[in-house]
Amino acid sequence: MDIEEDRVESVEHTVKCAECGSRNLERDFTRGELVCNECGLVLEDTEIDMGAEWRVFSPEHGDSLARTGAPSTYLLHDRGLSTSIDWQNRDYSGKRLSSTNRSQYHRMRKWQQRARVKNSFDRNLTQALPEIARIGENLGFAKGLTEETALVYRKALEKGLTRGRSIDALVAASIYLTCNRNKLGRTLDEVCGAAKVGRKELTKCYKILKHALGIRMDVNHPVDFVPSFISKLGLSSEVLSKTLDILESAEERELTHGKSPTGIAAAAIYIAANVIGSNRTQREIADASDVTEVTIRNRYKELASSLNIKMNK
DNA sequence: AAGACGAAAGTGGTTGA
DNA sequence: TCAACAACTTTCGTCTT
Repeated sequence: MDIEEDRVESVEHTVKCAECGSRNLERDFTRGELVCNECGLVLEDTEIDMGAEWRVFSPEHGDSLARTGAPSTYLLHDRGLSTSIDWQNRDYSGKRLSSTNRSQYHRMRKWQQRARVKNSFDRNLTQALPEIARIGENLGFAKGLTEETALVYRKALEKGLTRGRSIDALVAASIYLTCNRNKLGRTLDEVCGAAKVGRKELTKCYKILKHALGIRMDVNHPVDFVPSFISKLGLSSEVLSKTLDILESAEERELTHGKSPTGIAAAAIYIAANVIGSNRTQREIADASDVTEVTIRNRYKELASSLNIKMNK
């Protein structure tokens, strides 16, 4: 192989183009852009290229360029780039060190520790980043998402947003922001639960964070929540696509305006499951979607009658 | 008995003066 | 800042299967 392929990757279909609504998007690592294939709109221009920075012309060439050590990560306060000194007083062959060397290493370790965590910024990160990793794991985040959250948090910290606020709340807000940015369809309560932060505190921090980082967020749409609810309910992909159909017609007729997206999503799933024949009770769907049975009832009646959908008994 | 239904009262967020 | 408002929740009694 003598010519490197373009560093381009198609994107999961949960993201929609803001201009034409198409889900046919591509991530271009070379230019650091998220681009719509239909209308060419650049949706994001700050993508982080997680790949190697070199070009490879043959397998041997690649090997010769490879470096040792773990990759740089936003999840460690020093990005994993610092040296650490082993606590065991032994040399490379396992022999014990002489007492002079031992005290020398002791001093080196002490200063290494002091140098690594040198200011309040780093101290804050050493507390916040493990928390991000923990909550991310709790919510089933992929590695990349945890990294993204860590990056958001770093930016928040740089802007001095932690002053007078709890680290936990800001961590939770970063997580919630990442969820929304990636259309993961996680409810506020799910994040509150995983982060053990109050609803009020989280929303407050979330607003501040969004404003400070200048991130514009389009409102959540019911479709964003569907995959997560469907999987919690153990429903088939047939029900999934039926639900998406229902939601599409509902959006067209503007039945979703001003209503909570989770309620609409839950109702659409209720109808779809019923039509397909894999019924779920209102209670089950209410539990999975964090809305009440009453809301599901109200929404599904509206949807079914407006869209002329006949339900099975 | 389980699930669905609907009324009534209460809650938290948004909007506009 | 406050009142008005729509959406949503909670609770509970009733109906249907």
